Amino acid sequence: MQFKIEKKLKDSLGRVGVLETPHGVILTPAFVAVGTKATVKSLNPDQVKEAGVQVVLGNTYHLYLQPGDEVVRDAGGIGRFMNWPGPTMTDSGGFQVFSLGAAYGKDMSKVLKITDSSLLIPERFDDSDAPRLAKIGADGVSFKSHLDGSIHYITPEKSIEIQHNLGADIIFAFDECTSPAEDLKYQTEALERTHRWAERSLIEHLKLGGEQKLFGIVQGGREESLRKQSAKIIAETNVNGKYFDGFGIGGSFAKEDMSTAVKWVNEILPEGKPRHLLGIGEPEDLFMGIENGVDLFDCVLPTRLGRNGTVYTKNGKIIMTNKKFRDDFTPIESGCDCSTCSPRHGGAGYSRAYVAHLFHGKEMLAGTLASVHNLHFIVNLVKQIRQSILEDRFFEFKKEFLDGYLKG
RNA sequence: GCGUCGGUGGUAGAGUGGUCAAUUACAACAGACUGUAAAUCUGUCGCCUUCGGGCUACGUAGGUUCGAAUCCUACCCGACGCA
Repeated sequence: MQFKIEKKLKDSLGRVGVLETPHGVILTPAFVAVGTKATVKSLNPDQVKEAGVQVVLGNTYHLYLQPGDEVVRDAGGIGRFMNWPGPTMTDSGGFQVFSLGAAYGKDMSKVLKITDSSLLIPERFDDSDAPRLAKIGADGVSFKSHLDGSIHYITPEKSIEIQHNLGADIIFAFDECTSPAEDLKYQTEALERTHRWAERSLIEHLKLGGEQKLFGIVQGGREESLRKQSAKIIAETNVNGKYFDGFGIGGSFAKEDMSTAVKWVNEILPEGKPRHLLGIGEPEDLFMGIENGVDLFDCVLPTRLGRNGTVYTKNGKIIMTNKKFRDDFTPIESGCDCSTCSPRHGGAGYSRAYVAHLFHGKEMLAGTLASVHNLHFIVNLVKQIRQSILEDRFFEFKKEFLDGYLKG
């Protein structure tokens, strides 16, 4: 894996780069499609490719439980297994520490809306009795499988071992994604744990061969001091002079704090290595991240929103099941050249009315068509942002796009 | 014509004297979703409302009762059986 910066965005941390992996080149900034269980939900690789996706991200926890990382290894690695010839990444399972732990059974996401004042209470409320499928232990996390209830203890070493079996081009250190509801004391403890786990991940990775592909993950919640401390420690973590090959920026933010948190971190991380803002991907977040030095994003929103009936347009998101679309025979977005909206193979393209009909009829194709459009929309947006930096018109493009998108 | 069973909110279908504006499901309408426990979840779903409540409703019309979707009578409609 090799990363080159081609151009920097003036007066900011932003940059355009090229990331070379064993399975192909990723032009950055880039949006990574999430394919948790070695599939981008409802899409086949041709559709993923046609949406413009360059790289797909699978998940350690999910693939370890099913079908098992050894099966994926024996298949020839995640890319071969899922018939995706391009670059791949795997997340370490660190997010499941949150989603199956503190967030389990709760209406909580990693991006906190500042209006949720109940989650901003200063003291950590003790909800350790609350049911959860992930329990944090001394040197790892005990997961109770959401599939069959079996118990699995994932340590940093185990996560790295699994990821080596999965065989992606880029892998992540095992971390603890904390809940945005945690207080400073807990965030501090968790951060120390994540830092210890980072070093152990690196040690194990080197033990298993140590090709250049392991990203360390910066945490620290919403706290400036913790974010900066974490960036410094993760950047400096090394074993016999071997450092992380790139960085993930993980954990929870208040939406309003996201830009400062990313900036704090990227001002400290070494410039020459790629940075991946984990799990973030609303259009306004992409501009923010890129302007602040992020090279890679992944997010479930394009596919999840798509499956659930919401699609992106340059004038904002729309819900396809709304009554007004039942007889709207225009495409989801006029001028969009995704394979849902644009004429292909002699057809005229799918209309809003048709997609709405498929959703109402609970047809599988509904989620596919909407996911194709959404993935194309987001991936293409990042490409356009990249191009705007190359052409020295990033800020103009940002204003033009967000004016339409947020006010539409 | 006789007999039996049945007619409940957009639909299916609970309820068989008070706690029923009526369980539930579906449909409808609106919303949520940020390293995927998610093709999922939430809310509304008779009319009006100053959100306290008010009004009209369980085929139709009467009746019994303090009180009826629930009991009685007649009628209308449907299914089945016998003629």
